[in-house]
Amino acid sequence: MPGTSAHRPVGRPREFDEATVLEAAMEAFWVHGYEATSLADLCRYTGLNKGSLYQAFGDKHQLFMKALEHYAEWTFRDVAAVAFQSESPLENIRAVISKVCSDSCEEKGCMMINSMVELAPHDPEVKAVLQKVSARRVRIMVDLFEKAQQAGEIRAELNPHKLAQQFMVMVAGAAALAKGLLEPDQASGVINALVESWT
Amino acid sequence: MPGTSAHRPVGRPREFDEATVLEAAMEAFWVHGYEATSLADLCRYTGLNKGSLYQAFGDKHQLFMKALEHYAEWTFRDVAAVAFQSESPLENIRAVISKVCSDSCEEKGCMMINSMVELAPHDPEVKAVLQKVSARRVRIMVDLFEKAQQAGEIRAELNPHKLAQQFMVMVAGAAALAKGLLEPDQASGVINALVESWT
DNA sequence: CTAATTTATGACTGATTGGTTAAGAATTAA
DNA sequence: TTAATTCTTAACCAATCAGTCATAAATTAG
Repeated sequence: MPGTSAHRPVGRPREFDEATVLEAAMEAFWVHGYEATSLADLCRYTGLNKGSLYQAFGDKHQLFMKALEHYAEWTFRDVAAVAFQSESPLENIRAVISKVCSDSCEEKGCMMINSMVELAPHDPEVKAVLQKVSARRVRIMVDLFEKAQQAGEIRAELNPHKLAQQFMVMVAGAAALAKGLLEPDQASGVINALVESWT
Repeated sequence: MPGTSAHRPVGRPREFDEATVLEAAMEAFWVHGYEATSLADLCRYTGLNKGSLYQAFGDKHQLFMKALEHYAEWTFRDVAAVAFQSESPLENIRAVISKVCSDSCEEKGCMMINSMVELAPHDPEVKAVLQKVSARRVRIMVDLFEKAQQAGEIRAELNPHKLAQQFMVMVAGAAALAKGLLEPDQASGVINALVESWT
């Protein structure tokens, strides 16, 4: 049964692309945070008006959750793409650092850290998503550190889980301080120095 | 001329203690952030009503700045008090870590990191205060690391300014992740491990 | 063509926002 | 006692908030 495909649905067709609009909303929340982003802002960023926004994504909080998950997915793919590209685990780690820093800089910081600080203590949904996403990232880093140890690029006596935890804390700090204290190149410098101390 | 003192000022006397009220406002901003704290919230936390709040502290933003500076002063004193108490610089560093972590935990995080993430990119006043305060903290840490090197407790070949920067980034990360990902004891564990790697 | 269905738009809603102000209360100075 | 001054309180304000809804427009099905 080839071609049982894609009937155009009944009714007036959408005039916007859902993914593009979600990306625009994500940008708004990323730059201004949750509370400081009004529906009017979201309309300006997306080009839609309230009604359409509500019909397509639900209320402000639901839209935010979708934007946050979209951000998490996007940056995760971005990082995963370089995490295993080369033969040398250590080189891959350096590539991850570079990617993470370029994702989190220019004063917008990292949307996950921003959301953690602004919302996690009072918003269980946000907290749960961030915990889930973070666990996935930790797993990648543990894997990477173990591989680096097997390759003799990181000292074998160090505990890879503790290294991953240290790494995550340092990356979080860099994302936070990027918003006013740390220049982009300083951020990667600090994280690289940490990893270098493990070789 | 002894006792040229404290005439009660003309007019109806204040019914509240300014420092106490500032502390209450600080608590509100610390817990909820700037945007999510309404004037109604501030009235509840302080026990004052809008009029009194405005007359005594100016508008919401001015009150926030005073609360932030109060927080910075308070935590600085807290840290400085333990930074040079013992003979051993390394022991003092550990005391600082413990103090910093106990100041920043239980999901409220550190008010300076919270403010940096929420406001610094869009609020030059906040950014300036945070840069000033941070520089003061870095100076203390550099001093402490140099002393530890002179005492042979930290390896002499390490650059104390870079150590201080790493330290600050790690502390910032711990404060951010304390809001949803990191248990209090894990935070100090991670920072202590960093310092331990320098000995 | 008509009916059914979905989307787009902007006016509308009630609540809340930060902020002001006028009137009364409490004090000192003269 | 009276005038000047400061503080307290609550009513008040325009603007904005998130969210809804009725109407019109665009499409498919029959």
